[in-house]
Amino acid sequence: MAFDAYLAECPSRKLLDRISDKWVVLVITALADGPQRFSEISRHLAGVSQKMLTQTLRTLERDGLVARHVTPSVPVRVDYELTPLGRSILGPIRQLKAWAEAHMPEVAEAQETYDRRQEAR
Amino acid sequence: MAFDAYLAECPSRKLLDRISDKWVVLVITALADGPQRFSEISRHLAGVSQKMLTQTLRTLERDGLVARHVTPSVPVRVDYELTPLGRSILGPIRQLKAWAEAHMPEVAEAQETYDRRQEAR
DNA sequence: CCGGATCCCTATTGATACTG
DNA sequence: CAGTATCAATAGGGATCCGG
Repeated sequence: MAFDAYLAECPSRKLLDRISDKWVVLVITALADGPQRFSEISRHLAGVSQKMLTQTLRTLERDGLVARHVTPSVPVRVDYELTPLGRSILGPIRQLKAWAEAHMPEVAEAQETYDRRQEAR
Repeated sequence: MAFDAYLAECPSRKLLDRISDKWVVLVITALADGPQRFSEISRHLAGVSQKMLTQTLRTLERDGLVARHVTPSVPVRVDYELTPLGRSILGPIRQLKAWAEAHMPEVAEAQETYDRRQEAR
């Protein structure tokens, strides 16, 4: 393998840093349903600030995972969609989100056990 | 589905926030090789600070993904290993790291194209 | 109005020094 | 060795302003 994400200076490590991000995971999974407007994504992902959504989309665009289409109407309409490269990461990312939703009960139980044990000391 | 990570208040969303983290991805993949001491993990992941490694391991322990074993020798020996729950997330996480290493060339090219276009503005 | 840039304040991260 | 404590740097979020 030419790239090794364990090395801090390796470009693949920096790429991993960028995609291992909560907003990236949510934006990519949201766009899996098809192209969406800025405001649609914003509504889809509860709790995202405009600033973070803009920033996340810009980074994804620069990395070639997302394409940005501007329709110069009034008011402007901006659509975002996954590129083929963006769709190629959909598998792993969807699995991550699915894992979180599927294993919540076990994690919640582990937390309770951990917290009870901490109190006891 | 009982949990929905798109909702900000949903526990699974908070769990997703915690696992969508660069250090989590690297620590989990590192521990895939078997139990390791604190210093071994630290050496394995170039660029991690002691503080972030401690914090990441504590969170993973609390969530039940990692088990911590203390051997009260002098000096103390502390080993970390993946729990069965931790191993269940190994698939998605490894794929994420593998994707980053595999698609670097395409991402690098996308960045160059993007940056050249920005300059031309 | 929509998409997003900017300012400002808080929260998280990181570097460094120190300890049982 | 495996952490803590402390402080400086940075990233995130809220509110506000703006150009089309």
